[in-house]
Amino acid sequence: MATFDVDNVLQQAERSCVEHGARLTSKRKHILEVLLKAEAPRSAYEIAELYRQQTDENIPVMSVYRMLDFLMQNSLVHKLASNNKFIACAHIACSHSHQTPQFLICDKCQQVREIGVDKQLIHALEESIENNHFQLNSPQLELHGVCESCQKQH
Amino acid sequence: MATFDVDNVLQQAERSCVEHGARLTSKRKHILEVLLKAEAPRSAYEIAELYRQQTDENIPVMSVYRMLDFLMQNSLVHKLASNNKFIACAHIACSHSHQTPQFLICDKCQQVREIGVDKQLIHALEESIENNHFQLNSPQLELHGVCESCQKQH
DNA sequence: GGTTGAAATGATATGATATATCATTATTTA
DNA sequence: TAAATAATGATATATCATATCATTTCAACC
Repeated sequence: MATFDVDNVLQQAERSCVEHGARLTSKRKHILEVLLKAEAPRSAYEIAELYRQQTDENIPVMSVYRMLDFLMQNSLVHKLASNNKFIACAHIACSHSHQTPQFLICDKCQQVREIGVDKQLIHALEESIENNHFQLNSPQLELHGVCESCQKQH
Repeated sequence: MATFDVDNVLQQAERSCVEHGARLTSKRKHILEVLLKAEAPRSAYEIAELYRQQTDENIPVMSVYRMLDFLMQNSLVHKLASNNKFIACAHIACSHSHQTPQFLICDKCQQVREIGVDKQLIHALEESIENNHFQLNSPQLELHGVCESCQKQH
C-alpha cells in the first residue's frame, strides 16, 4: 500500500537517529517497518502479531510498547489517542522540520492522512487558546470523518 | 468544586430529556450527578466507585457504560478520547444550542475546560479539511497543556 | 387492575489496551 | 576484559471496554 520507498524511509530514520544519538536497534527498526508497511493504524498487539508474521520471531507486547515509546520520542511514530493505535510519521523522509501532526481519520476504512493544516490557522487556534490563559503542549489534532474514496462508495 | 448549581443543571437535563422523549431514569441521573460533582474527568470504573460512595448502592460497570452511552447520546456527557474519561457537558443549563465541544485538558491537575473556540476559526478549519476532500464527522478538539493555576505553581 | 411488550438494568465472562517490576542480554566505554 | 548502561524478555497485573443472556421495571393497552 505504501506509496513511498520503505527502505529509503528507514535509511532516513537511521540517519536522523544517529544525529540525535538515539539507537535505532534492529528490533526497533523492524517495528517501524511494520508500521510503514501497514495500510492503517495498528494497536500494539496488532504490531506484535505483524512482527511475528514478518520476521518469524516472537516479540513480547511489553517490548513493543517500549519500542513504540522510543519511536515516538524520536518523532518516527505517532499515537492516535482517539483509537489507541499507532502510525508511522508521514514525514520521516521529508527535509523540512517536523511540525505538530494533524490527522484525518476515516471512520469507514480506518485509513489516516497526516496533513499539514494551514500554519496560520493553527497559529490562530493557538492564540485563541492562549487567550484562555492556557499553555498548550502540542496541538495535535485528530479529526474523524469519511475519506474521499469511502465517500464515493456512498 | 462545582461553580454551578448541580440541582438546577439536573432539572434542566430532565427538561431537555422530556423534550426529546428520552428517559432520564434515577440511576442515569445519579451518574450525571456524579460527573457534575467531580472536579475532573472520570473513567467508567471511577464513576462506578463514586456512585457506590454517594448512594451506598452497588452498580455494575457494564451498567455505567450503558448509562454513559445514553447520556452522551443526549449531549449531557462527553467522552475524552485522549484519556478514556468522561465529563459532564458544561452547557447543559445554557439556553443556546450545543455546538461541537472543544476541550482544554490540563496535564498537571487533570482539570478540563470546555471552551467555545471562535466559530470562524472552527469554520476555517473545517474548510481547510474539506479542501482535502475529507468529510468531517465532528470536529471535537482535545488540546493538552497546562492550565492557568498550574502555571502559577511553576 | 392485570397482561404484554419494550426498555432498562444486572450478572457474568471475556477481550483489548497498558504498565509495573525484576531478570537477562547486548552494547558502550574505560 | 570489566564495569556500567541501555535494551529486551518474562511475568503479573491493572485498566478500559464489549458481548451475551437473565431479570426487573415501566408504559400502554385491553
